[in-house]
Amino acid sequence: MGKSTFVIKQRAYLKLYMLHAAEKGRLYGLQILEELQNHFKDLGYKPTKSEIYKSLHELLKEGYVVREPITKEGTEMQTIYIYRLGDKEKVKAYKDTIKADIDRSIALLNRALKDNYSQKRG
Amino acid sequence: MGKSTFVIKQRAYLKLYMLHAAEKGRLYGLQILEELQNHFKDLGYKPTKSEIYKSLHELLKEGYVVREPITKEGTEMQTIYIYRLGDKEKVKAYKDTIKADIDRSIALLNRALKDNYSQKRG
DNA sequence: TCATGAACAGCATGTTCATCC
DNA sequence: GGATGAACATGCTGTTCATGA
Repeated sequence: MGKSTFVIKQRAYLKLYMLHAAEKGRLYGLQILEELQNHFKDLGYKPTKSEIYKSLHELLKEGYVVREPITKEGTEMQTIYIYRLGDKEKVKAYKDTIKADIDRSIALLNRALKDNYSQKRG
Repeated sequence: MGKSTFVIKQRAYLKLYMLHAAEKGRLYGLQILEELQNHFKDLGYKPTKSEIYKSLHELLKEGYVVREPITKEGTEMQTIYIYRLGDKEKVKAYKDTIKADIDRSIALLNRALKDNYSQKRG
């Protein structure tokens, strides 16, 4: 896990969702952005374009996903990139480490609730 | 809450614990640090000296705590600062906003678990 | 304009240095 | 050496700019 500091970083969190998008296939950058912004709207979280791209690029560089250029036919020609999962075993191992980090983060947050907001008796 | 981004910041999290320490009284900076490092050891989280001091200074500046210098008698004279809670109502309101942020953070993390690690049937 | 990037700036946080008993 | 700070440096993230179709 490297050096574990406070809670999970946004980047790792988003990479997890990028893998999820790659699993489904047929999604490209800005489309994923829009879906996620919508998905998290109720929690007041609005990921940005640059974080999405950086997450995608990192996953690509690390070999968790592969991508292929597609020419999107419309009023004009536009090149987009569709992402797909790379080696399944490797991806699974990676997802496991992220899950551990999320679990740890939740534990940290729950501890704060317990320590600071529990009713004190007496 | 200002502009809510991803999960709660370490600073806010620590300030909550600083208030807790101020409630108990009789604790100074480095002592709080040691206690917290010990308290979170099992979760792999080790807060640093500078974050503790910054949290304390912010709370002081914002009026949530007050402090008084104490000359610690020992082999040598040493000046330490003991913190106490400021206006109770104000502190309570502040703690409420932090709690909301923690709740929101937990919801965000739980959503990731649900979206990415639930068994898919079929 | 939509889509992909990169560059840049700001801020959160960790590491090192300074000062005082 | 223990305690409090500040300065410095790194790193994460948001905003802006650049390029192409």
